[in-house]
Amino acid sequence: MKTHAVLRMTKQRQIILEELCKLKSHPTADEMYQILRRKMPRISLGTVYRNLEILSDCGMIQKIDVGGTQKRFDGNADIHYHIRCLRCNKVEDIEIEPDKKLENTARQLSKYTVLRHHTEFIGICPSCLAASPA
Amino acid sequence: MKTHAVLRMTKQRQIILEELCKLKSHPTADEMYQILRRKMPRISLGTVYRNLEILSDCGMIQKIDVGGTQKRFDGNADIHYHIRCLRCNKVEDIEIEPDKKLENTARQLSKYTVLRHHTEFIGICPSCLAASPA
DNA sequence: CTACTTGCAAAAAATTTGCTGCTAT
DNA sequence: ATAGCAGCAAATTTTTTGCAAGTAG
Repeated sequence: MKTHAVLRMTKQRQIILEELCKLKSHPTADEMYQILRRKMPRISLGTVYRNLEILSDCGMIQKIDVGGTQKRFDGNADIHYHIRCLRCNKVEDIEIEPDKKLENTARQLSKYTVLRHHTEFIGICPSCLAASPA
Repeated sequence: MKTHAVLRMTKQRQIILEELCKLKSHPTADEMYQILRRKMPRISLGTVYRNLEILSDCGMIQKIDVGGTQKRFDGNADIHYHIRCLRCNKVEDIEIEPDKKLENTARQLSKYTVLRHHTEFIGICPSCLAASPA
């Protein structure tokens, strides 16, 4: 266990942070890699993974570990809820005010030290629905 | 696309369902495999994956796609909330009544056809906390 | 300077799949 | 009978890691 390394703001880290914050979508690591390669063709997928991990550990971005096979990342570090399409796996924000009181309820009902909570809605997005209303 | 195969209750499928329902924990596919091998040594990991998938598609069990690297499965098919330990990744039930009204709010605020929602609390479990209170 | 970081490639971890023979219905 | 299923092994997919060279502070 290393004792708090000093974080360096490398070009790669900065561009990863910038590009992610520009997006309102919630890309996977590989989607970020594809985007980043356009600006920085030699960047490696390993670097993307390592930095997304580090930035979310620092609280500068969020790792969203909701459904789907791949992890997704969110440039908005504030707590907010998400909605995911069951068909295409797209993840979007949903403007429901997170209920912090819920965490107090959880504290009373469990022996865990409750840190946070996250709610994900699951549904069918308009474009998937249009594609096959079945 | 295949048109609704008839589901067979094989020995393997049955024992997977039984053993999962016995547990109050939420094992990963591999954890299930380890448990099942004790009763059925020749069962394969592929079979475990295939059946957990099929059973959750049928709504007989739940796939819980929350944080952590592996998917977890829950023999309790009723909707309920979970709490996950940030350190050991254990997932347990939490006795908070799911708020179905939230889904109506979501319907009003988004263009998705909202099907369900899930809330996950994140914290530190008592045993991890005891192990290192830092 | 020097620890942290990168690109690259290889490895590991997690899950899915093709196939052949078996079995529930 | 026969469509679906199991076991096995190989393939994919997703993520992590070791290492030598580069770089921010």
